[in-house]
Amino acid sequence: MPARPAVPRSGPATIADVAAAAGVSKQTVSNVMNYPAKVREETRERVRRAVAELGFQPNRMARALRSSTAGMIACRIEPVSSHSLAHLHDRFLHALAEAGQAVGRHLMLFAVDDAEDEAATCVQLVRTGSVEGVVLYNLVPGDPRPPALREAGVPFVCFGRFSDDAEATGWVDVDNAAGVGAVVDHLAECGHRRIGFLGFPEGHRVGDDRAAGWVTAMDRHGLLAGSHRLDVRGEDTWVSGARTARGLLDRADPPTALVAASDTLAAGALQAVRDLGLALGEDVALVGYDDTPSAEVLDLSSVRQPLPEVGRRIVEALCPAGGTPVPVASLLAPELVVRGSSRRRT
Amino acid sequence: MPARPAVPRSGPATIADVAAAAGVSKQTVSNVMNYPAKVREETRERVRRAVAELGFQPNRMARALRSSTAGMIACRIEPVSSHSLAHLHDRFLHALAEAGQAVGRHLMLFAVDDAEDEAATCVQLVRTGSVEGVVLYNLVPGDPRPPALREAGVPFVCFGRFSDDAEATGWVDVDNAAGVGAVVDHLAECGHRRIGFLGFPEGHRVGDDRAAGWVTAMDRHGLLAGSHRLDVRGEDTWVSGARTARGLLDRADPPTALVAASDTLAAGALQAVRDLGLALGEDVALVGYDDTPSAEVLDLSSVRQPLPEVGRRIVEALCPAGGTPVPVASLLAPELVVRGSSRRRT
DNA sequence: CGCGCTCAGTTGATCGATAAAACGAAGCTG
DNA sequence: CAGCTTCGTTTTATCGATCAACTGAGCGCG
Repeated sequence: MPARPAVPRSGPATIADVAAAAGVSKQTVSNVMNYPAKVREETRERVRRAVAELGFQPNRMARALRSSTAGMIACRIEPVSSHSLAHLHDRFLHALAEAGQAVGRHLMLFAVDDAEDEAATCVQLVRTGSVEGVVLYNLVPGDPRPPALREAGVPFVCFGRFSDDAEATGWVDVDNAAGVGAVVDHLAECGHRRIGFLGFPEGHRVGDDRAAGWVTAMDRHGLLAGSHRLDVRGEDTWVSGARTARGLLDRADPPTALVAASDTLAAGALQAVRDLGLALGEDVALVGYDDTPSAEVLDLSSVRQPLPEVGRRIVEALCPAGGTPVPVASLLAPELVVRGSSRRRT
Repeated sequence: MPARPAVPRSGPATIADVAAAAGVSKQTVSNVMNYPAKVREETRERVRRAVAELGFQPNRMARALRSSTAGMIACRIEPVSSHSLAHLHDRFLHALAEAGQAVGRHLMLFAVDDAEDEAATCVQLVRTGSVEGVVLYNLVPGDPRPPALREAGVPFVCFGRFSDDAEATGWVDVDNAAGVGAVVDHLAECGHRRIGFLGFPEGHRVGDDRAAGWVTAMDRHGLLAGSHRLDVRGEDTWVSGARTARGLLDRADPPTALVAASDTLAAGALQAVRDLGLALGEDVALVGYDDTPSAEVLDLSSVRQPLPEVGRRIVEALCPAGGTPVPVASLLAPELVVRGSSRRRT
């Protein structure tokens, strides 16, 4: 059966080309690729050679159509944002992409002009079979997206808790309170008693959680009573960090250590420390958050979020090994990276 | 012909469902969606109602299979990098995603551990029909990817020139030399004669182009002769910027203006200026590059790269309206954003 | 009347892969 | 030796949409 002409057709080889070259049926080739055990050793080898010779790779769209699984998950890419995730944005996407690939999924990005449209876009992506599920992040209190997607039956997982309901599922988060708490523990262990906190403006989950972490930990160490107004809030900018830190350090009873809610704020605080002629790590300890590249450059202790693990959990929840999505609610622990800016007091 | 049962099947509606509901054939539905003119007004309306009622959206995979166009382009997402694009990374991806959507394409991200594998991954993505083409960036001199992809027949476009061959195509770039040149022009017009330059380490295209821009522009204004060693190079970090700027400002004949190859360097330089008790914009003018959010916060003049336009050109080249990819070689002009850090001298 | 032409829509084939069922040849059993 | 399994492979049908070819009715014109 001279099924196919000898002339190489245009475009990549298909399963039919391989079948013809190996003298077997398409199905056998498919079996070799997916269930090798089903095929006799000898035939298998013959098919494998043909596959290698033709450089065959199964067409993803055909496979997706047949199995009705796109092998993709979607995530919105936001324009430049001043949210807390700003510095982590690309690291988060990288973690997602990597975690996805580990289980054979690719990451699709989409942009929406109007945030209102995001849910609608997600629904569309799922209904057209473009993706299996979507990832949300930068959620705000009362965010409309989770209910909208749940309503539409769109599988989704959020980076960050989006509800105060303890029963709510569909999220993976890093414990912000615990992160700041670990910093306070570390500083207290280094002998610091007066530990200040530079936070984000009130009203957003992440910032409030980090601030709450300071209060809780200070209280645990019995340091809260003597630390009146050692926690200040301000925009997440270098300038704001410098100003608020200066304010604290200029007090009659200045803190000997500062915890910042971001590396940006910490970098600003670092400036304030230098302006006052104080020695970092000696006179004043300083710890940032997010462990951005600048933290390393500045020899700044910082809190590292386990983004790779976050990515894995999200992907795992969206694309579980066996079948349908599974509700997830995991709170991961961040890790404190100690550098020169916060050493034990001598 | 009771083609379909009245019970709604699981999953989204298909074209067959719509056809049955409207009492026409699948093809007619398809025509209504794609070539409405082919269908009689009345029928069209009937089909449209059925579409709306069932919330039908054509399955992307089926369409992709039939038309053998994935409707996607791929781009590698790098882990945290210290490259010059670091600050622009997510803005670039956003621009790509947005430009793609404007012409019905989505952006797929992929991660590769070993940079060597990138070309192989791209080839695989195209051969499996997953994407129509790929976007490369952060290219280094003699980068192996363009030739490898060209060899494999993979459509690609680079952000950044990758070859000194003037004939080479397949890239979109922003004119770095012109950007720095514009800054020098601006500063010269403001009355500055001694204009310093803070650059990246030698050996990379972007940094070298920006440095060359300084030389050319200074020469054009006849300012090069008196500016011996006013251009210095260093790592693209805040610390390095502060140090090198300090070095220049401490000289016996210090510059009255500084051009930095990045906002990061400029932020460091800003510190050096403050340390010396000089007034920014008065005693010393300062201009950064890339117009990152911090530039705005610091009231720092900066050079803005037209990323949206870059994205459009790249997508346009990869997915031309009519048929096959078209060679592209476009050099875009960046835009100088003047802020308080560089005003006219009084 | 009959031939050609347009219009509106249908039918059948196809994209590339895979699930399910059918098939033929051994091998075993009673 | 009929009847039942098992194994290895081929056939057939299917995923959902689109392309190409076809049908049938209505109209105009010589």
